[in-house]
Amino acid sequence: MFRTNTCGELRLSETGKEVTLSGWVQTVRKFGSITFVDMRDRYGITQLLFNEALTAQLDEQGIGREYVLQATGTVNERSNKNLNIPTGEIEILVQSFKILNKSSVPPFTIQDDTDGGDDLRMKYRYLDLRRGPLKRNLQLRYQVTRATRNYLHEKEFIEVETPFLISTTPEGARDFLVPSRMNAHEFYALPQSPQTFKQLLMVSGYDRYFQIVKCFRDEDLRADRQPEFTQIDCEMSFVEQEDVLQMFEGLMKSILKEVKGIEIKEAFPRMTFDDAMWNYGNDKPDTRFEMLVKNLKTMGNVHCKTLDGSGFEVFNKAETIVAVSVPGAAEYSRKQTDELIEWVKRPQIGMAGLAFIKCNADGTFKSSMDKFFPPEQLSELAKFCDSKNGDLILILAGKEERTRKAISELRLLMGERLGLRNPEEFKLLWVTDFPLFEYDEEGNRWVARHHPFTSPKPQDIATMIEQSPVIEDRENYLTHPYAAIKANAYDMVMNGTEIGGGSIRIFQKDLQQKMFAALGIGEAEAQEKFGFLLGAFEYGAPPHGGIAFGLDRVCSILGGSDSIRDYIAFPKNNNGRDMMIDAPGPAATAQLNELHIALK
RNA sequence: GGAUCGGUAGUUCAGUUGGUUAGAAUGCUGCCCUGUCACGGCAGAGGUCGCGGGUUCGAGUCCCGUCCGGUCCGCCA
Repeated sequence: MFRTNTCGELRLSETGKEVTLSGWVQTVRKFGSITFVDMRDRYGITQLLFNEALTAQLDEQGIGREYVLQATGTVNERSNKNLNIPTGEIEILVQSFKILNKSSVPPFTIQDDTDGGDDLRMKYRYLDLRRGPLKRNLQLRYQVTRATRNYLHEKEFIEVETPFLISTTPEGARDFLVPSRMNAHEFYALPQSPQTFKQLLMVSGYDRYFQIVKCFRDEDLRADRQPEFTQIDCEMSFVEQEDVLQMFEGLMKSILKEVKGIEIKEAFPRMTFDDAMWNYGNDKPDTRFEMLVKNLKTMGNVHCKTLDGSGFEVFNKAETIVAVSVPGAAEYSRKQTDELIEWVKRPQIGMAGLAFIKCNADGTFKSSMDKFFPPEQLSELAKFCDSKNGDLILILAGKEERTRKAISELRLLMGERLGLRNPEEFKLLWVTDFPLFEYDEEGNRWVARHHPFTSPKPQDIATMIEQSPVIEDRENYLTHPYAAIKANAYDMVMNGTEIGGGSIRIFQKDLQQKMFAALGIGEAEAQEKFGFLLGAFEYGAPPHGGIAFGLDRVCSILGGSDSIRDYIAFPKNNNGRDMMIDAPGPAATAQLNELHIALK
């Protein structure tokens, strides 16, 4: 028998008991003729005490960090207790031990605050995973999936597996392709999501489905994006949007309670897409803090009269002027405001400049636009922005989309600096009423904002069927009737991150065909790629809808981290490489031949 | 496809206007130490300054190229 107990469970109450523990050597502290060894396993750390004779044996056999050790002895009350760890009041008086395996000196320290850099830890991920923080992250992930399964099980959902080897889809992200050996010159694609399969399960009458499932997208990576990631994928039949929102609001509440011990009683706030864009500059607002975006002027629509005819050409010419009022930042120095100006000028933000107004504590104003605006006008502007004495108003002007993105980023930056983005605070909301279509400038066509199976709002169905999708006037595509069509789609947002999104689906063949047509997918292609779905819709498809959550993102937010990599056991790096197994790699010629592939 | 930061001891980093033998901490090795738990003390080993080229009397330092890693934009229905 390798052990009677784990390294995390022995307490004072077990004093005198004879136990055997197995685990890894965390540290060896030689103290003259006696030796202390901290032994670690998944459950904790227990101190072993080797007496003079056993210390001599240890020296003889050799011992070091990460050696695998088995020790038998009695539980003993420590004379010097360590109250920092749960087992700190006891130690094991070792009577015999056995070195089960040796270890090379690890390339970085296996401690909570390791000295190892990112890529080294990725290369030796199996060692990194021994550390406390990573163990706690994977534990948290397991708690989330367990809470999810418990909740959905209670609600009569059935977990069904769907295939990974499927066919390519014309819309959306790039597919990962898998060559078929038995079908020369043909390829499978890995699913970007089990979307069509879960809809088919609804047609098959499974009523409530879920799956915790890997999805694959061959796009560039980010701290919050991996080429393979996990979704909590759900679908329900005979539901309207409200039913779905209720159900999955319940899921997140259940997860928060189970994992973080946080109980949210009230319903999640709802915000329309338009309101989110208007007040926060993006469709995934961080509602942990206010600092709403004020629109001073948007295309032909002046909201703050005081800006008119000022002689400040930048403002007069601008398509959009937006502002945020930063509480208590009026004392920013010249250096600090200059630094903010540089920040918005970076290519990633791409603004030409930044105007500001300091609303001083004494009620006076100091602005970068003093030349163009007398104090009474600045005062009016400040009033429009709901600014208080001591606030710093930051103003951006330019093309609408870019300016909106920039003010959104600036708002988040200032929120961060003011410490308003507390990782232990969780603010959730629904964003609804998304546009059904987005304009693709390059192709001069409409693309689905969510996906091609999302239904339009009932009142917009007529527009979609009666109006032509053809865009005559590229410049003013917003005036096209399709631009105003709203979708039965919704996102769940937590702390400024989209953690889930879904929609009520199209379940009528005609409307689905119209949708494909609107997206420029010809009848032949629709039949080839989605014939199975259109076919299924001929055999009594029920009204249905669903949602998918990004499990990795949910975990990283609950864990207070920006990177989902910390919550994935074996993640890929920036370039999509697995640095531990060094994948991807070249394939042998014989293998390529079998797959009928010639490399360029 | 683009921007930006970084690459110096096993590891994390410092290294001034280009100038003598490239440092610190930690880890590692050896010796000492019976209550440590970030143990302590003494001694020691450890470097192709990512790689290639250039400028220079002289390059870790400046220039060009390249590779690798981090972050971001584009992209990601």
